[in-house]
Amino acid sequence: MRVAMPVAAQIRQRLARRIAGEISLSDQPGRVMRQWREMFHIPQIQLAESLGVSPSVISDYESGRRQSPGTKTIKRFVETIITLDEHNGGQVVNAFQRLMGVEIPTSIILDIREFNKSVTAIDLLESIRAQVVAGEEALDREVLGYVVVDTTKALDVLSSSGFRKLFESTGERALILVNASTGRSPLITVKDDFKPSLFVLHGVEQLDYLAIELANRERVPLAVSRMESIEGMLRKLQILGKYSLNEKT
Amino acid sequence: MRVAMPVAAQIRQRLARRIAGEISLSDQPGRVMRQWREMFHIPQIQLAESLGVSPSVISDYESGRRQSPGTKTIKRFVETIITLDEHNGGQVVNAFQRLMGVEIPTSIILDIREFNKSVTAIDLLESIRAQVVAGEEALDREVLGYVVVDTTKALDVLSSSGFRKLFESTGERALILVNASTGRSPLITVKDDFKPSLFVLHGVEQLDYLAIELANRERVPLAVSRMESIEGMLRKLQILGKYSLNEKT
DNA sequence: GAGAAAGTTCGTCAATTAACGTAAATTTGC
DNA sequence: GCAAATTTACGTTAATTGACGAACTTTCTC
Repeated sequence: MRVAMPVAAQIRQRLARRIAGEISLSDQPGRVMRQWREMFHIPQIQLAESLGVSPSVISDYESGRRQSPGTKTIKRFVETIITLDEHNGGQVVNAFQRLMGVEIPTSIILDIREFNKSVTAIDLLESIRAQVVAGEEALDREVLGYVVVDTTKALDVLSSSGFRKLFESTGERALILVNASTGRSPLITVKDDFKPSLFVLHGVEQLDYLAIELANRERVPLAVSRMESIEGMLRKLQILGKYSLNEKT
Repeated sequence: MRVAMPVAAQIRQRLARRIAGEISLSDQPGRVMRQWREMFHIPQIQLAESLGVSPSVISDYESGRRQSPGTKTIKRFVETIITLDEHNGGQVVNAFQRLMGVEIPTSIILDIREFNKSVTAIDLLESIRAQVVAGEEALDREVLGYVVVDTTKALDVLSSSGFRKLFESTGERALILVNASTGRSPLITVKDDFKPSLFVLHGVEQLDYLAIELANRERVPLAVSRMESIEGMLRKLQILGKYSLNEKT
């Protein structure tokens, strides 16, 4: 009798299928490949090396010179990026696992990752120059990972139950809300026991008083990042993630 | 602001992604394409026509002469089979929708379909020459669709919670268990309120007494099909499905 | 602001796809 | 058991992929 597949392998397989499906159904498969490669923080050169091809090949795909890559290419691509992540302790795959069950569209996720070593809320906030505005009492909490969400897109695409699911599946992690104009709409949805252990807003013009009130009531730290650009913040987070990896080894 | 996607479109998209992913990750993309085409009950000729290509093209893919079809081909293929099903009232897509949430592996499903016109338990049982052995009091129930499961494979692949989920998601439908040696193992899992409205066993050597007892207690009709072959039974079910379609129009 | 790292562009070429059409084989329906 | 429907096998051709490598541009980093 065949032995049931281990859970980790199942998750890997589901994520692989999802990525492969997105690529094959896209009108610009190369663009999707790029999105995923970047989500996994893998430079073209490294990917090319692992695939045993020249870096220009990757660029040709991503730029759309090759318009309809074959299944062999897609399969090798998907399996390679996932395997490379697994060599890093599965920072991305494991983080995605939490979102797989709830079917959050990837288009709203700018970055996602699990830490391999304990990082506290303070560590994270410092690294992205964020100022705490509520829920200070829980800042020594450990943060197991983070998800960066494009709030504008999320408000567009997600229903309120979708938001709730996103919050639930971000338990014990930092939820970083980018393009949040006032911070009100997302924070309103927080009610349940399952919620992020830390909220960070970026790109707020005028922070809503209600957001602060809600964060205090729910005892979740709420902070506002003072980084100029989203890209800069993502870079800082990536460094924090890498650091957490080195600590482990 | 972009309007949220209607639920039907979301389901369609998820199923499409799943099929596309399976094809691209397979070592034999053609075999997977064939499996799905057959699951949708579409002859090569009809598919070829809808795609605007010659039937031999489909055969060439399915037979593996083309080893690594491109994304364009995959995309067209997936969208075409789904669209064709939608022209039939979405008998297959809608049936799959119920299983998508619970991530039942497709490999255990031999056939699946929603009826477009009301079919009673008796209609279904007659069409596949099945004898009722328990729960006769609920035979006039309407059956909204059916799922044919390869029990041997399912016992191999599904955990007991997987079985429960399968049952739950088959509510008000017939669950047809093929290759069920005694009928005991699957029936044991039935406990909850959500369960199929009809069980049919096929390929039982010796029906288990406990299965009968449980079906009676749960007030679910249990029947044993006397069709010689699985293929024959699937054909009969398909005819029943087609009939239900005509009734509607 | 120089040097390194990462990514792009493009000419080139062998291998493969995508497709047709025809003839042969197989399956299904009465 | 024959006719109709369906699927296969395969020779063929134009178009495209998959890949290289060299030269070039952009982006970080110190």
